[in-house]
Amino acid sequence: MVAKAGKASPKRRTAPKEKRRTQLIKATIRSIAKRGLPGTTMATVTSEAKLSLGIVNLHFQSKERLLVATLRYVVDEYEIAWTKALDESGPSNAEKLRAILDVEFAPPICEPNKLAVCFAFWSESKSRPAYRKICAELDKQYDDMLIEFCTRIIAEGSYPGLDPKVIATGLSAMSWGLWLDMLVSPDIISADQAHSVCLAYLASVFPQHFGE
Amino acid sequence: MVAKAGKASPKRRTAPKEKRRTQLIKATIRSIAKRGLPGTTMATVTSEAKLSLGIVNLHFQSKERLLVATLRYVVDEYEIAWTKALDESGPSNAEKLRAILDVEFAPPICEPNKLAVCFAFWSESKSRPAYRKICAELDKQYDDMLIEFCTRIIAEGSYPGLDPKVIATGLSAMSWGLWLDMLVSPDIISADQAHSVCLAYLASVFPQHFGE
DNA sequence: CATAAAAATGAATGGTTATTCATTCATTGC
DNA sequence: GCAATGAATGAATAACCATTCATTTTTATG
Repeated sequence: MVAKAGKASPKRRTAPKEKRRTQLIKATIRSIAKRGLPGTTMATVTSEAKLSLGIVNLHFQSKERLLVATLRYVVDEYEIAWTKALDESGPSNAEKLRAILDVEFAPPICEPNKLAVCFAFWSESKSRPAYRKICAELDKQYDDMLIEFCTRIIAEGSYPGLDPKVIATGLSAMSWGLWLDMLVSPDIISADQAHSVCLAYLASVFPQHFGE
Repeated sequence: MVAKAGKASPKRRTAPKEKRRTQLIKATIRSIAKRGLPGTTMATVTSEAKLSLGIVNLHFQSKERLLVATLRYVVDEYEIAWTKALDESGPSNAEKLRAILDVEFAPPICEPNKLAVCFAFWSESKSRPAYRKICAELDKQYDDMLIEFCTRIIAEGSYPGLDPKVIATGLSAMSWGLWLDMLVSPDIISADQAHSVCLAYLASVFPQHFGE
């Protein structure tokens, strides 16, 4: 009669259900990093999660849905991280732009497994509309944000003839290209080095804000 | 007794054999672009090539070897194109650097299908040593070349405090990031725009060589 | 033209995979 | 404690895929 706690949950055990889902998503991330997207099967995912074979269809209905949920998870984590970084950063536009780069090249965003997952889905986006939609949306949000800060920084300083869209597109491309470098040749370039390559770029376009 | 031509070929019909191989490789490129790497099967490749199912194993022994040959084909084409561009370009270092970028953002290198193939293999390179070897080698050759030209350009002009390695790494990352943009959002950025983003970067780091 | 050799075919094979579902196990409410 | 409800399991199934190879077709040679 008397409920144990104040939560009037209409269904029981909803928490463990969500827990299982993220458990499976994390296992999928590890599997994709280890074996690639084509090499990731229901068997590799469930054994990575130390659960039984049938459980993916119980919680995700199909393999495809698990994969889309995994992409969503990684993309959301990324967006949440940069939103938080903007909140916590100093007020100036230069500080905010720098905060974005700090997030980009540090855990939990910049980890080998996450990089592998990002590029696995990115490279499939041409043939899979469901992936492309998510990737293109992230792409656009990120670029728009960079354009906004670049526009403001150009307005603040005296940078004649600079097009914020061109600068922002170049910066965003450079970030993702550096990620690719770290994925393919992790022993050649570290996250710290990648980070400073981006800062060097900013120093050269916005010397008043990022110069030594 | 008397041979028809001077060629003392121990085996007949070697030419058509090579032709079949490239025919299959080109079909593989189209299939990967259309269906992705996981969606590419012997059936999709051979139907794309309008040949019979068994022919891949006849000419390549296995699917895996066909895929590696396809990656090799795309990478070789890239390297040949930039070598040729360097040969034909003007003598100055700035001209040579520009020639590289011209190749990078024009057909036959910068085509939607080729981009899709490149990233398909790149993103698998973490789990497939055979792919990683080829990708990392290309990566290194390209970076080394850029570093060389940047070093010379810095020596020519008065650019105090510029590290050629940092500039080159940034430029190479920006190129590949722009390729990724074109793959994911081809309607948002064109090859010409990508090209000018790179030139804007060069103008900002090397104003004496690439300034307006 | 006849014959031999190579190339190409595609049905058959064996292994792998996603999905299903009858059964077992764990948790909740009474 | 004791049903009853939902979660988890994993063997069974059906579809799919790479590979094989007996057969057919094409080409080269005398």
